[in-house]
Amino acid sequence: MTITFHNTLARKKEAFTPLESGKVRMYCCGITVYDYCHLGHARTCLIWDVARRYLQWRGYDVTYIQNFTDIDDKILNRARKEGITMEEVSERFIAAYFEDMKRLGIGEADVYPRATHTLDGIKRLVTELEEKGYAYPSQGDVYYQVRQFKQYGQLSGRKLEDMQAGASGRVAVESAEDTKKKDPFDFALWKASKPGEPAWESPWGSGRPGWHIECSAMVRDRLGETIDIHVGGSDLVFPHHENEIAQSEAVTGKPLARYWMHNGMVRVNGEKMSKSLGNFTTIRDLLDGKWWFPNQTPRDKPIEPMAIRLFVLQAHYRKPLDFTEDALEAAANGWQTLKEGLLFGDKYGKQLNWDNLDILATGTNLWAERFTAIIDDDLNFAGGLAVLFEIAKELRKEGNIIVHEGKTETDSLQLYHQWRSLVELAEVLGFTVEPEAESEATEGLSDADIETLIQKRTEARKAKDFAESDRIRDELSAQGITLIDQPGGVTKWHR
RNA sequence: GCAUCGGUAGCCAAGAGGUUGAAGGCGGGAGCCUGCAAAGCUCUUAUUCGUGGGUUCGACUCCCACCCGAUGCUCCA
Repeated sequence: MTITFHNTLARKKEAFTPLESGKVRMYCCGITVYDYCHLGHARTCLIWDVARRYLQWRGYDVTYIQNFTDIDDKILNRARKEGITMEEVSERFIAAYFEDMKRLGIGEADVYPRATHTLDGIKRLVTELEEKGYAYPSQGDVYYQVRQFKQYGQLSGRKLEDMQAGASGRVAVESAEDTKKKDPFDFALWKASKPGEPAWESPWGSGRPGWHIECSAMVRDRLGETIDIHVGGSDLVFPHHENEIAQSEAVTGKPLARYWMHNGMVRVNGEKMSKSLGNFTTIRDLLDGKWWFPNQTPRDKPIEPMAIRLFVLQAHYRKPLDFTEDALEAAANGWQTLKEGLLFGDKYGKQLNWDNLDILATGTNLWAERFTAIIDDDLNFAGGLAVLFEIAKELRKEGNIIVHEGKTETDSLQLYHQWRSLVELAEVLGFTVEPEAESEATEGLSDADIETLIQKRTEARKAKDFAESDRIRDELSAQGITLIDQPGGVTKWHR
């Protein structure tokens, strides 16, 4: 079976073959650390982490790298405002990043390079670009000469002439930077530092790297000249990734990445969720229940991490995803279904005598086969989830039958394999559940207390004293106990 | 304006030239059970895939035009 990916570069799906058999080198453009992460960042991190998990599950040895941009005007602005250093700002938000991602159950990358740790590689790259005639210094800055790189625009599908025509209306105001450029399309590889700004020594004077160059340098340092998969948000296609290609390929003469993949944006009220629009909801606010929509009163509704995962994974990664309360609620409810399926073994395994089962290695797993075939096709996680739901729903039903009837007719071994399949496949997508979470300690009423109350209620019902019987039912229900009145006056219960 | 990606049931959302029953989730409805509920269980919820043309024996799926939306062309996941 072949895995296919939609390659932004080719603008179509292509069969995936890694450069080196069995190994995948993958780079994800990370975040600029000047604020807390929002749902949009979560989507990107989640999707590509799951992509990596999936490739691992499919047998690949994956090296996954994600960077932190820790040199940037926005970080600098924040540092100035707070009267601290740029480093202090970035350290704080890197720490916050790890906290948030951990809470969401997103796995860690193998390495998290930072711009500040990559200066040698950056300077080397700029020097080489200069030597090869792709870069020129100008008043302490160094610029990339876009017109030198004839393939410029290949990733984003644009031509310089078109851009010029389109931009002519709005680029009326020339910034100071523009006067240093030979051509408006040129972009900075290195910027001279202004007084009081963090700066690094370089052959071009003291300064700091431009934004795009760090990724080129990190990829080269950590993964080599050509990697398998380069991913990021679709808003990075141009100019960021286009410029990365121009920088790296001008030097190496080799493709920077064989597959470029981009995830769609999260939207709010039809607009992209973004820092600059101010319509973002941070991950921690969502998890802590302190979130709201623009012009609305704040919610006090913590969202479970796994519900966020479901919300994200139910949409195809390339499509935009609307952030609405309804969608979030649907995901939260959907997660309950999945969760009940995942807990099936913990709740009923004993009763089904699984400990004494003669468990043989299963041959073909039809669910896993379907799951794989679906996701192999350009990471169709939503399609894969449908398989999970089918299994989870059946298990939930079996669980309910056991609770209501005390037993099930379904074969115990079959249920075991079904449950194992669900757990395994769910794990590939990062869905996990803690069994402890469900076993609410026997605080409050003891089983005996409950039985006594139910007995009282049964008597009241016999006497047609429904006011009293309903009162007892309400009392128990307030304790989280559900009564099941069955034919023949039998009442079962469960917490 | 140019480029790119979309428009599938009440909502979210897969899929894809041939019968495919157009997945799945959420929500809703009906029945069974119950004193009534709840919890369950069963059944049900798009003759149709933005609009209009075309290609084809056949299109939701391919092509063209149009309408609508998003993103990028400035920092952005």
